[in-house]
Amino acid sequence: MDNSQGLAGQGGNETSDLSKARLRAWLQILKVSRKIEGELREKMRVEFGSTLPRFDVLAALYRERDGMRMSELSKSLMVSNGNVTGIVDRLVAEGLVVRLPVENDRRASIVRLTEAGEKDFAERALVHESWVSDLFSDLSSSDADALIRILRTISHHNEAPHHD
Amino acid sequence: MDNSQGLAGQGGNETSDLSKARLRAWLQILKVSRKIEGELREKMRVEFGSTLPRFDVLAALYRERDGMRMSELSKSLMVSNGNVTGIVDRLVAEGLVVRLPVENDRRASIVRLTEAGEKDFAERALVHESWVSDLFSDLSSSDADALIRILRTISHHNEAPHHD
DNA sequence: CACAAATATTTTAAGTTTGAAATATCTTCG
DNA sequence: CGAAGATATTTCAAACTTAAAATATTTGTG
Repeated sequence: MDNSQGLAGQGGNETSDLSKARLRAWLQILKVSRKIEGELREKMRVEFGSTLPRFDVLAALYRERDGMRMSELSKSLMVSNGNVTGIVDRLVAEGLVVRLPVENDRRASIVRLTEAGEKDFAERALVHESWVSDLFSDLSSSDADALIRILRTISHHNEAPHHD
Repeated sequence: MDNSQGLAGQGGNETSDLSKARLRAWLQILKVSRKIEGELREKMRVEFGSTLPRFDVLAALYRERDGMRMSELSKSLMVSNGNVTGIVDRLVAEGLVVRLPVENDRRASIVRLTEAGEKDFAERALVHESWVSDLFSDLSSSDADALIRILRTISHHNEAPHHD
């Protein structure tokens, strides 16, 4: 019964109105997401001489001050392992993060902010938040809450099945 | 400086609750967007042996059966000119689109679906819609409408100055 | 007409991203 | 112990992406 209401629901061989509404919703998410990401990328580049993916890694590490493994980073950011390797390489070259060995497991390493990385990110995060708030300045408090609620129902449905 | 409500509004030097709610909303948009895009990319790859960017180009051309210029394509998809060049090159190699000369302007070219491109896309679009509907199966009709409305207010704010 | 400016597209260099293969290390179990 | 499998990460090739430079063509102006 995972049948989507497409061919079964309505009688015709057209897809259903609900299916079309969901598609429109998805396309609108994509549109907003691209537009905002483009604006933020440009600001990052001009104001910080940096990039969004690097900011994302710094943000994750700022939340976990003791550092994270590469695998934790890639899971948290929902990007591939190989991807994180390259970003972290560049952040290491910039002196914003370090790779530390893990006691008892020489395969793994912990990535951690340096002092410079912490300081830089703390400053950038405030500016970043103000950029976002400006880009979303038409979003009222109640609409923000509604938006978050609706998007959460979508993410939860597609949550990775946790293996215990 | 063009200070947003951050430092000025509240009295403390913290950013405002509204600003934080907007940031959370943005991060949630990003999360859903990445998750869904990842799922769709995987399905495109496995089921169609293709990619999302190519699907996006085909979709744009399917809406404009007479074809589009490279610049129209890149504007419509909100990606750079150079980007579209590469995607179209590959679609040409696959025989799904063609580049046609433009009367009276030898700088430009029109990109148009071939018959094979039209046929392929028509089939894929139906399957794609059902994938999206499944991924959004927790999204009710009224929530879909609310989501679309809220996201539109955001896009409109950041709309490029229009020329219809 | 000549030639500067504008426009349409491609090329290029650098970075991001993926999925798969390769490495290195750890763990399990016969 | 030692091989087989599992796990953590990196490497690799291909594709995508951008911003900027280059190319080709058209348009506007004197």
